[in-house]
Amino acid sequence: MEKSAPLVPDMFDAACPSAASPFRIADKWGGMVVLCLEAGPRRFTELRVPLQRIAPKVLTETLRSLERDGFITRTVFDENPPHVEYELTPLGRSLLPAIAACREWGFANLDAMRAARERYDGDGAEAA
Amino acid sequence: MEKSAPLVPDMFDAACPSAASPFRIADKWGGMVVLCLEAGPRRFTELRVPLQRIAPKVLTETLRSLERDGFITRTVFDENPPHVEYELTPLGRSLLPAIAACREWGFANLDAMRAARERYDGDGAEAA
DNA sequence: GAGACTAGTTACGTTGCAGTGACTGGGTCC
DNA sequence: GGACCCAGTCACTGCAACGTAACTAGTCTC
Repeated sequence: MEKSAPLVPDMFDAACPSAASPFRIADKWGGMVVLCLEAGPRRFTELRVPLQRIAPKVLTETLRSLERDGFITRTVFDENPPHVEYELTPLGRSLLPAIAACREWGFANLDAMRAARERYDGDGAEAA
Repeated sequence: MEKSAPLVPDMFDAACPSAASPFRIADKWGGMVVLCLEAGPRRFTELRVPLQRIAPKVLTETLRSLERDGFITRTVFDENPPHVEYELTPLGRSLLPAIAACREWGFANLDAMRAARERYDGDGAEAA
């Protein structure tokens, strides 16, 4: 199997500006997990690779929450070592077009938003 | 001027299921404020009408945050009584298609999500 | 002169999301 | 017999978002 093929290219860099996006899907990591699962089922540890900065506790919470909402399924394979797979449901896949719209907005407008922010903050700092 | 023409039909009812939507724009009220401004500029108190449950403090914070991000402008008319108008910028309008995609998802899938949630919670309650 | 209107501000409290760090348990590898 | 693997759990902490309640300034109306 491929070792570290990029599941999703950007967005997972700590310096990625997507953290500033005004759109949030489910909780902080929910949208990224859904994108990571777009290409097919993944295991817990496989998800941790692209989501470098996520703590196992937080990933567990995110996955449980997505499972509760019917966006993903959790399948336990009774093997050794333990093997758990997460996969998008059709309902989870239904999120993808809306997420794509949010990402498109980001590509087109995030820079403008950040510039506006700097302008606003700069004005405040200079006025003081 | 029209007195209480519905700025946006639903979404502002306290019982509205949109509160459960997995999509969040800016902060909790940001998306709704943008929608309220879609039809044209509005005053502080005019925004409070459809957003019944919002506290003035929270609305101020929301508006300041949207202004900082360059989504709205704040114009003070030096009149009496005081008169302040909020209006979408082109950048703010650029959010509308993505917001529309999120709302479309809601119309099509919110019920399925809520059903999944009830199923999940129900299973847990019965197992205990 | 009491009250209302507009557009907020201030002080304070609660809740919940997110994060850290340590730990678990069954099995395999060396 | 110690270390490692996977897929987590547990106890705790920090902090920002959200909310309530009360209050403000200047003007206008009753």
